[in-house]
Amino acid sequence: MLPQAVLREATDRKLFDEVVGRERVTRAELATATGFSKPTVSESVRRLTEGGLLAATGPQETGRRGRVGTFYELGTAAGWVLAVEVDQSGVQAWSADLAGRVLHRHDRPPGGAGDTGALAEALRATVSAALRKPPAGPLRAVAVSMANPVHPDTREVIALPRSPFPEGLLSPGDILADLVTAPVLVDNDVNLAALAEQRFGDATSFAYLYVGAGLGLGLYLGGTLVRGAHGLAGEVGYLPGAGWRTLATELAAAGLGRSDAPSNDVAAVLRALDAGTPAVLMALVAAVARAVASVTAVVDPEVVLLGGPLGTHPALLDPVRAAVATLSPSPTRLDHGTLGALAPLHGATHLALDHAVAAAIKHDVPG
Amino acid sequence: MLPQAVLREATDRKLFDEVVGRERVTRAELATATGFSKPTVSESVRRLTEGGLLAATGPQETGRRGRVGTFYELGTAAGWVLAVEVDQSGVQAWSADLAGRVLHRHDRPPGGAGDTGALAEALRATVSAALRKPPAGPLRAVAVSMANPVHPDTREVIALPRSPFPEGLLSPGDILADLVTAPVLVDNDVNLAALAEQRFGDATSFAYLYVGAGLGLGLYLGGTLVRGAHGLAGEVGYLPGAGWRTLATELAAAGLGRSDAPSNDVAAVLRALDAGTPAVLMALVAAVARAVASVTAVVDPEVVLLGGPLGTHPALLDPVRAAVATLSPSPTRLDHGTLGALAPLHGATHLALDHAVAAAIKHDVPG
DNA sequence: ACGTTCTAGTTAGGTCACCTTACCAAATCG
DNA sequence: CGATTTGGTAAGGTGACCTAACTAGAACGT
Repeated sequence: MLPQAVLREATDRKLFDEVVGRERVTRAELATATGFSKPTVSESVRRLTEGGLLAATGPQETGRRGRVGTFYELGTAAGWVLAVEVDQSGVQAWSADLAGRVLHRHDRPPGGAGDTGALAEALRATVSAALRKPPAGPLRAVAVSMANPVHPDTREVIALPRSPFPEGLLSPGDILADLVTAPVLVDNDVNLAALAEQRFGDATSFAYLYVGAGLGLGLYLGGTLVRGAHGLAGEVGYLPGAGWRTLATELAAAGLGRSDAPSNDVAAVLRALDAGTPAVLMALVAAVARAVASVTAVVDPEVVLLGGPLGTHPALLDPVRAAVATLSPSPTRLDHGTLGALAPLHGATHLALDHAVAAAIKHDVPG
Repeated sequence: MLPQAVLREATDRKLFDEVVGRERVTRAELATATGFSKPTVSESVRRLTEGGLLAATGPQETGRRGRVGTFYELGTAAGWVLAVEVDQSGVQAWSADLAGRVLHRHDRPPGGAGDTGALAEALRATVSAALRKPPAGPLRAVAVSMANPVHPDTREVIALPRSPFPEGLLSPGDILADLVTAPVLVDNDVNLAALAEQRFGDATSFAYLYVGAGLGLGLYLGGTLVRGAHGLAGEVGYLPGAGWRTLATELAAAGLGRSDAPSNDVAAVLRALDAGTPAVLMALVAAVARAVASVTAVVDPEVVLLGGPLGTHPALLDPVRAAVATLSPSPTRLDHGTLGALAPLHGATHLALDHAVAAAIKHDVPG
C-alpha cells in the first residue's frame, strides 16, 4: 500500500461523513465545510461515487444566483450493515444503511430460556430473516452485541463465573459463518451502549454504567472504547464492596440482581423502587455510588451516564449524586442515558458502520 | 502547514528514534531496519542533520566487503532537556540529551518544609544551577514532576483537600518564565512514573500504583497517559473503602499515610513492615488490594506495578496478590516497579524528550 | 435586452513525499 | 586484478495535495 494512502483515506472518510451528516451537498459546500480545495473534493467525490458509496442526485434547486451545482448523497449501492443484539429477552436485529438509518427491524423471543443452543438457533433465524429482506447493495458488516465480555483481540466470547449465559460459549462468527460473508464483529453490550451514548452526546471521555440484572460499565476514553487487556474492562461487578466481597456478591446477598433469575429480580426491584422501599433503594444506591466513585477515582471521565432498567429509574439519580459527592472531589457530571434499552443496538450499528465505511474506503481506488 | 507534512514528520521521527536506539547507524542500515527506501532515508537524514538533530560521525569501520558507509548519530547541536522533580524531599533535576542520557544531576534539599514560597525558590535555584552547566546546543524543553494533580488542558496545578502541598498553587511555568524560554511541561509525578515504567517494560495497557505517603495511580492506556477530564484520573485515595469513607481516610484512621506528617509516617510504616507487625501489614494490604482490584475491574490493564517507598516493600506483594485473586477474575499481572524513587524523573525526562523531538522535527524543513 | 455579478466546477500547473530502477564508488575475496 | 558485495546517489515516476485562472450557467440591474 502506498504511504500517501493514509491521506487519501482520511480525506475520503471526512468527506463521506460530511455528506452523510448533511444528507445532500454539492462539492462546493463540501470544500468550504471541510477546508479541502475544490479539486481535491472533486477527486475524492469521484472516487467515492465510482466505489458506489456516494451518488449524484440531480441538480441543486435553482432560485439562487450562480451556476446550479450537483447534489451528492449516500449511493443506493453503498450497501448496508446488520446490527444484532443477543440477550435473555431474545434476539433483535436492525438493518441500517451506511448513514445509520434503520431500515428494517427483526425480533425473536427467547427460545429455551438460558439454553445456548436455542440462543444460537435464534441468532441464525433472526439473521436469516434479515437477509430475506435485503436492502440495496452489499451487506458490508455485521455487529453482534452480547451480554458477555469479549476478548479484545480474538473477539471470542469470554465465560465468567456468574455470567448471564450458561456454560458453553456462543461464537457469533462461527454461528453465522455459512450465512454471511461480511465480517462479523462481536462486542459487549454495555461497551456498545457506551459507544452509542457517546456518539449521541459528545463528551470525549465518558463512562456508561449499566444497572440491571448486574452491573456493567462501558468506557470511552481518548476516542476509543476501552476493552481492557483481557476484555474485562468495565466488569464493575467485581469491584470490592463494603465488606471483603465483590459488589455483585453484596448486591445478590441483599436480594438484588441475583444472576440465577435476573429478569424477575429486575421487575421486583423496579416495583420496590416505585413503592419507595427504603432498604432496596439504599442498597442499590450504595452499590451504584461505589461504582461511580470508583470509576471517577480511576479514570475521571467527563460524564458518567446511568443506563439499564434500574439505572434509568428516577429515584436513583439524586441519592447517587449525593453519595458520590461525599467521596469524590471530581466535578464529573452524572446523568441518565438517553437511548434506553436500545443503546446496545445503536452501538452495534455504529460499530458495524464504522468498520464498513473504513473498509469500503480502503479498498476501492478506482483510477 | 502542508498536508504531506504529517508523513514527513512520521518518517523523520521514526528514523530519529531508530538512530537514537542504535547509537550509530549508516543510512543503509536505517533503510533495511525501517522499511523506507534508500533515497527516502537519505532525504530524511539530510533534513535531520541540517536541523542539527543528527550528525555524521565518520566512516563505518572497515574489514567487511563493500563500500564503507557513513555513521550517523545524535548531533552535538541537538540540544538538551531538563527534567525536574518537586516534592517534600526537595527539588531534583536532570539534564539529558535528546537520546535520554542523563548528563548532569542537581539536588536541593527542601527549603522550609511545606512552604510553597520556599519550594518555588528551590525550584528556581535548581533550574538556575542546571542552566549554569549547560550541555551543548539549545535547551528544548523542561518537564516538571509534581505530587499534585495537574489539569490536562491548562496544565495548571490543582489544589485538592489533603494534598501534600499547602495552600497556594505552585505554577512552574510562571515561576520559571524569566529563567527559561523553552516550553515548561508540568505533570503529576505518579503519571510520569507510569510513563517511565511503561517505557522500561513494554505493556500497552498499564497501571502504576504508588504507595507511600498516600496512594496514587498512573494509567497508561492505548498509547497515552490517561489524565482524566479534570486531571483527577488515578486519584485512588478517593476510592470508596470498606466503610463509607475514602481509602485515604481509612488509611489515615489506621495511622497510615497521614497527610500532615507523611514522611515520618512512611518511615514508621516501613519499620513496622520490617518488624512484621501484622496490623499494619493487614491494613496496608487491604487498601492496596482494594485499589488494585478497582483498577482491574474498571480498566483491566495488562500489568499493574507497585511503586513508591511502601509499594516496593517485599512483604506486600504476595498478600496483595492473594487478596486481589479473591475478588478479580482477570489474570492481570502484579509486580514491583523497577525504577524505584527515580521513576518520576525518568518519566519527566521522557515527557520532555518527546515534546522536544516532536517540536524540533516539526519546525525545521530545510530545503 | 444584455452586460454584470455571482456561484459551481474544471483545467493547468506546481509542490512534496514517497517509490523503483539503474548507476557509481569503494572495499574485500578468489 | 577482475568479481563480488555493499553504501549511496541520480533519474524518473506516482499520487495526493495545493493555488490560480478559467469556463458554465443562472439571476440581477438598469
